[in-house]
Amino acid sequence: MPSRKVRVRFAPSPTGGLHLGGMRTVLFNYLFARQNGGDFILRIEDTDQARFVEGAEQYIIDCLNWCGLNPDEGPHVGGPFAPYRQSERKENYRKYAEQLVKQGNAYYAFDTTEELENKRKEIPNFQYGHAHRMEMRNSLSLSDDEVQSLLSQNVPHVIRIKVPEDETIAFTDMIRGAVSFDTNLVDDKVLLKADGMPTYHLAVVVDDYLMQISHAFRGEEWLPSAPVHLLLWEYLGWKAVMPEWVHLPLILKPDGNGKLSKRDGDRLGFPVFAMDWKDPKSGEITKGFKELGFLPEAFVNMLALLGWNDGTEQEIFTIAELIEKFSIERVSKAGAKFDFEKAKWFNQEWIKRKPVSELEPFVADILKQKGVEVESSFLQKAIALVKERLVYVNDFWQQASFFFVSPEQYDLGSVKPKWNDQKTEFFHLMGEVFKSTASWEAIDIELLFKSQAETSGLKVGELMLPFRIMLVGGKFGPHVFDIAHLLGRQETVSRIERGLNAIAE
RNA sequence: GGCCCGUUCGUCUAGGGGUUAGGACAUCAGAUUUUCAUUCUGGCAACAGGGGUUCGAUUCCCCUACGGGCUACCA
Repeated sequence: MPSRKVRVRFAPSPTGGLHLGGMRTVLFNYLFARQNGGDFILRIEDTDQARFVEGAEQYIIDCLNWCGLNPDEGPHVGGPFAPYRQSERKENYRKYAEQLVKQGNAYYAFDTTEELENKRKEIPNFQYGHAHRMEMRNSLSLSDDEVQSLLSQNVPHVIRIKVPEDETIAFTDMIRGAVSFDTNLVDDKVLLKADGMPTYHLAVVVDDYLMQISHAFRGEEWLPSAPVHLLLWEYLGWKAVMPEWVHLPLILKPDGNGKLSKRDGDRLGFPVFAMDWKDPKSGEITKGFKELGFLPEAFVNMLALLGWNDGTEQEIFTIAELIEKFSIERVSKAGAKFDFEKAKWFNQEWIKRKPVSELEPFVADILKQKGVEVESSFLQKAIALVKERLVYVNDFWQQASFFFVSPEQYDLGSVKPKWNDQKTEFFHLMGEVFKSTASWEAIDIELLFKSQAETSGLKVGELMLPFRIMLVGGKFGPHVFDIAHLLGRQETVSRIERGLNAIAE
């Protein structure tokens, strides 16, 4: 049990679609916060003006909302630590950066981009650090007068951290355990950019402090810059309230190697983003799990099991169970290759388990798009009949459209070769019988069908498929008699007639 | 290249000094379903390699290999 109030944050930069890795970070943050009665904060890290993308922030909020992982504080809901956009907190950062300069833990650097580039070309493995910083143009190498004059002339400059020599920075990561770095190999990262904006390094530390973050969850790709952050927490005098570090394993490409990216999804044919993302510049739409037909419960469940398990053989978890059972200690250290087949399985399982009434809104949405109006009771019966065969909610139309619209095309190829007049006569007769029969229960329809086949001297087996094709159009769908039952007497008879005509042509 | 992190079936993983190394997805075979899907049964399939430590290592330690991440005035 954490000893202080749990406050966690998800801190994305609004640069585009929200991918699986990001969503999983959201989930773990959320689960941990809920489990410990803590707060979950959304903080937008929009310090890079060049990469800012219009609409990306709202999109992130929408994705969180779709999954039911809503933050307690954030730019859209406010909170006691507002503002929650770093671009709106710009003034904070300069203050702390200047403080570090005064303390001697940071310095002004006036090197231009070209100068840095040249230096990097000149010296292999160049690092702006203890070994080379005196060769550069900064407040360490220049005289005070020079620095003052450059500053007063408003010469563009950055503030860099002064990483100490010959120290070992060690800390404990809740997933990885003891991690340590030699400061001689850490470079003097830029803290405040020439445009006055902080870099990620300064901004996370300052805001995590100001927002009283207790546990910092982030991807493993941040591990190498952790020593810079540790140093900052120390120099700013906040070490006592530094959050616990939780570096999450990466989600990898299913084939080959490397971090999963949007490109992999495009290439391999599966979504990587939670929801459809439309690039405002190119207008290009990248498919999301939601629009493909994933249930949010399934998506969340799948995400949770990507790098975590509860140690039992249970794989299907509700959000409530996840909140109860999640533990950082059980998150695995190694990166996980994303397996879309398994993701589909989760969705299928959730569709099967979800009661018809809860599935109805999703399906009603699909019907609305198709311009079909039906009564709820009818729709529910249709859902009950096909839900076991859906992988995506969106499969519903393909699997059940015949309940609402009579087939336009018939799979005649599987009927015609074995067709004969006897069968035509049988179905004519069958239609008559159906018109006058008392009961329209599936079981009675079946009994009727079979006895009629017998009196006509035909094998039931040879009539089932034609009957199905007349009702459905093809070789798919639930049991024929269940279909006939739901379709109703009249519709069944008229479909037989229509089917007969199609076969006759 | 340097630094950091990692390594159990094809994939996600459980396990942990002595186990027939378990499950799930995928795959294969069979049963059921007079369509398909579902369901059921069964099969295939893993401790990266080498040194230690130990009576005994997949498990602990070291090395190597391999994989990944980082190495920007991007996050």
